[in-house]
Amino acid sequence: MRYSKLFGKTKKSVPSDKDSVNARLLTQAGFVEKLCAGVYNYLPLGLRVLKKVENIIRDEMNKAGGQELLMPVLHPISVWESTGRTKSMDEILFRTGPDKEFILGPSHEETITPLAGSFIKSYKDLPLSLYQIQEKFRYEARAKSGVLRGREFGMKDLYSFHTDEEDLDRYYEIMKQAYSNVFNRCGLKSYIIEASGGAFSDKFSHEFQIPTNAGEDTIILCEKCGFAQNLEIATGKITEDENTEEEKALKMIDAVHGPSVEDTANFHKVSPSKVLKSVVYEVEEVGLLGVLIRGDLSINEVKLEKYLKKRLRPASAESLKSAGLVPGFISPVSNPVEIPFIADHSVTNMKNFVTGANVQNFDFENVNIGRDFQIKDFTDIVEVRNGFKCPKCESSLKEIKAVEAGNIFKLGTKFSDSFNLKYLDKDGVLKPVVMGCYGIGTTRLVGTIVEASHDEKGMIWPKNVAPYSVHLLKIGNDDTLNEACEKLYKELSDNGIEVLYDDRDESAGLKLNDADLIGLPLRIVLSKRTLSENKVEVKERIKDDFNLIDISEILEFVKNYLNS
RNA sequence: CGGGAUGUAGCGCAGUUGGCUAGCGCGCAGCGUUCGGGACGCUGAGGUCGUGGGUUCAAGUCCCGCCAUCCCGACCA
Repeated sequence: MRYSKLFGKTKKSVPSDKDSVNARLLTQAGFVEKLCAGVYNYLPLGLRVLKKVENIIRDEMNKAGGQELLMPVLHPISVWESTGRTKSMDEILFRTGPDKEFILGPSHEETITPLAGSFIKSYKDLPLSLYQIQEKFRYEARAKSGVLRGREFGMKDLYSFHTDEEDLDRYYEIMKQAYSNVFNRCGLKSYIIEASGGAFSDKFSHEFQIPTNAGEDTIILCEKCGFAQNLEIATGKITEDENTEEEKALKMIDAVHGPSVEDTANFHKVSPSKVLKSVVYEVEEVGLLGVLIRGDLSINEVKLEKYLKKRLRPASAESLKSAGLVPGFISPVSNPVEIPFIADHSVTNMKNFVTGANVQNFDFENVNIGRDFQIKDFTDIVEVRNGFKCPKCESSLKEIKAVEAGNIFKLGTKFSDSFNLKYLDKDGVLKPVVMGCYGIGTTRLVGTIVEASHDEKGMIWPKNVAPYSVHLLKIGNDDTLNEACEKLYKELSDNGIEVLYDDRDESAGLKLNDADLIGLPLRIVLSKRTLSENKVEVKERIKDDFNLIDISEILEFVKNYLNS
């Protein structure tokens, strides 16, 4: 491709409203152009990247036995009424008449399930794996971060159909591997983590997280053993020596202070870790429950809900009052209504700590578990933070930002039940089909690659997804040089090398800066200077140094580079 | 959807207590000189000042509504 003819040129200045690195670089380099918030045009360069990403995904899905098909974007609302998932989608409508309303497809379980059902009749039709690569439309209250969170975006969605859970489990592992392969081939390091999936969903699901600062998610990563977890449900150890303090005599003292742990700690002149944090929740169907944790730590409510298998919310001021509990002075000691208390493991090692006395402006000092009160149960409900130890290898855990580039779900029979998708088994019994679904945001993946792979000069495309492999620059302008460049461009192109040829009559600096911004893997410069020695200058985008190579050897060099 | 900020040429911006024909840089077009890290000279094209209303002799400038964009939060099957 001749750069002079390419639609979508680099810009020296970029609109000031570009929020993220990917939006700024992709726009500045002429890969995308925003139509409105969360909706992007893909220009030729951007589209080439997108297509390469899609083809990598396509290849891996095919290898995993997937068959590609294409479903409609327009979904009659009736299809969605079958599953009741129409809430929060009201805005995404398309009308062909006063009563003819369609939803612009946000996902395709509702179309694939009946579609699969029209062909799945017998166990002989299973397993089956179908996928498509297509635009999705979602109601995003706030589109942001360039192409990472759009209202219209590209997605690969694959749906698998199985006779039983066991076969789904088998295929789920195949998909996990396929997903890792996709991200690897896109030059990305991915981590598989268990999705929080809300507190009660027993549906099993995993997310593929790519570390970058632009990410909206926080994951807890052990850099040593690679164990990654969703912050919402992460577990980790607090390492400390066993507390061998002697138990001192319990004291109740006047304590006028505010309601927070800090207030309490300051008043007693101790560190927050010496204060017992008591939080009371109203638990669905159960009532009030006291939850204890070391004062310097926080309760993770998602983990707590998972442990209780009930929904909960912090107790209201009224219910605390009616239970005789005083905010700021709540305590499992001398607990007037004897509400049950559970505790995080972090409390086990606490001795002679401070807690309220269930009386306004009175605290206990030198409180000890067992002697002064009893705990119904100890469990892990702590919110994991930087510095906790990895539950697998004991190295230090780190909180890092990451982009969720893919997710996979075991749907079970949720959708087959809604659409009555059954098969006739060997034993002559009709059984529900067991399903899985697996998504990768293709446009988000393009943005993620930019976020993960750039420097202050511009983007750095991994070979497999670069819009072109080689950026050929003509530096200077005279007939001999032009002729040599044309010849080289033709030679490389004729041999199947994807070349972007900057044939413009522009200054050297401008072209070199553009090349850095666009970020193709290999830059080849031909100038009067190199031509006088019959050489070209070759530089990898990721490296600082360059080589001079004989023009006659350049084709071989490029081929070797691309295959390495 | 709540809170905040912004909106003047394609992009980045200036425009004073309201005052004449709305400017500057980049980019774009033409001509010439340049040619290894965002070259230079000359000439030129390009504007509903986001939008609707109001105040005023007079509004880019003041007031109100709306829209759009970005940020923080809520939401994200």
